[in-house]
Amino acid sequence: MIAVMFTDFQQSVWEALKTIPRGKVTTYGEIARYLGRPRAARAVGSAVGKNPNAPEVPCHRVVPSSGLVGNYSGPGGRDGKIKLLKEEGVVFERGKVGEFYRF
DNA sequence: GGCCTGACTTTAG
DNA sequence: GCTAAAGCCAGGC
Repeated sequence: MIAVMFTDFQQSVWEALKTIPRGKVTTYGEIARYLGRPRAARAVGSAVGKNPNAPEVPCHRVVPSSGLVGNYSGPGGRDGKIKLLKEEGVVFERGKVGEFYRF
């Protein structure tokens, strides 16, 4: 008896986010590629956006390939997200991520 | 089963 | 460096 509240894909995305070390950031494309769907960046974004495990899943460590923060809809918005990342040790260059983490 | 939306990516101008 | 358009995947209705 299994009430699938969340799909396997979503759980996989969250698991991938949890593998990101503190002070590092990755892109949706990287996560999608890690899951075996290098073109599922949008699906990854949607899954992360649902993020029911906010404190458990470091969604703030995920950024688009542009290096920008992206459409973060959480508390504090993009500014709060950037500030939080900087607090974790992430280097920002002119409002952009200096380096990405690769699986 | 089909259509629309979305925290994206990539290529071209 | 910026803007515009097309592509791809999963979820929701």
